Amino acid sequence: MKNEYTIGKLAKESGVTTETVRFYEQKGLIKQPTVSSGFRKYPYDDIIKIKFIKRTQELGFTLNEAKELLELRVNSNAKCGEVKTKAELKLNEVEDKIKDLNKIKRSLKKMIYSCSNNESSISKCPILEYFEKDKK
Amino acid sequence: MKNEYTIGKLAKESGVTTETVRFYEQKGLIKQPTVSSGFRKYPYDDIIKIKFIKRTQELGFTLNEAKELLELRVNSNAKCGEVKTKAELKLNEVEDKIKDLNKIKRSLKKMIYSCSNNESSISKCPILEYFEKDKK
DNA sequence: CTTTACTCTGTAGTATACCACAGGGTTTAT
DNA sequence: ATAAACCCTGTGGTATACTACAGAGTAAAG
Repeated sequence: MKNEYTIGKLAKESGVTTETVRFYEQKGLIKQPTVSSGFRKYPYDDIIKIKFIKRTQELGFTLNEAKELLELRVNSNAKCGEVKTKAELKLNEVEDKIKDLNKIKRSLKKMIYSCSNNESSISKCPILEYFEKDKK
Repeated sequence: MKNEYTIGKLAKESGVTTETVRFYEQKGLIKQPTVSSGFRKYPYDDIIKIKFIKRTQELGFTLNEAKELLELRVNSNAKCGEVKTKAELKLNEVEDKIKDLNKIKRSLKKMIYSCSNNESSISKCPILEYFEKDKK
């Protein structure tokens, strides 16, 4: 666990840019590393942390949520249930978004279907009429 | 089609704030209204336009896309097919997003399912392990 | 005529997750 | 010893869609 990574190496190993690493530091996602002669030196574990962050992002979590998860990760009093709860909340969010998008999808399909004549003048475009309608 | 709406009335009728109206003007979504003694005066059609914009947003279009659709709306040479194409592209986007979210949903469910013991220590949390894994 | 209500321009802030410098200093390789 | 490569801080910009003023002028109501 030596602090052997310069910011450039850390970034490369983690698949991000140096700016991203500094950004995460500024946001408190990774702690301030030791500094030798003005240069940041990172431990190996920070690679793991950054990959962790990227993974949580892929699963729809924000950076702030990633931060909370990282904090649970180092808190030995935390229980697995806390993590599970966060995952469940996120699952609900995701399911709600899917529902919204499915509604949009159905509306778009209806609109597209309503337009049978591509060459007809815009003044009779059923899709535009649809946009102008006050329906809810 | 008199220009009888002050910005406040227009906003109220359209369901937005005055700032939003000015913002749309600045972005070119609605054209600069006539000005009498320093005050903007809007025609009725701008209410329709703003509602149009809101409707397109509900269907997943961005403001820029709303602008394009508004431009087609006033272009008498435009064909209905152009609008249809935009709707189809948006439908593809929406379907892609749904696919992404479904992937996320499945992963979250798997994670949640993997955590059977809420009281177990964070150090053995299968969800956190999942986050740390370099999969994919 | 005064007060309240409305409007004006222009700037800055919100949230999210970064990216792109400028203008330095340091380290490493040759 | 010099040059390429890397690092530093700090600031400003990107995209999206607004929101929130400040400080001033105008209009409508009583």
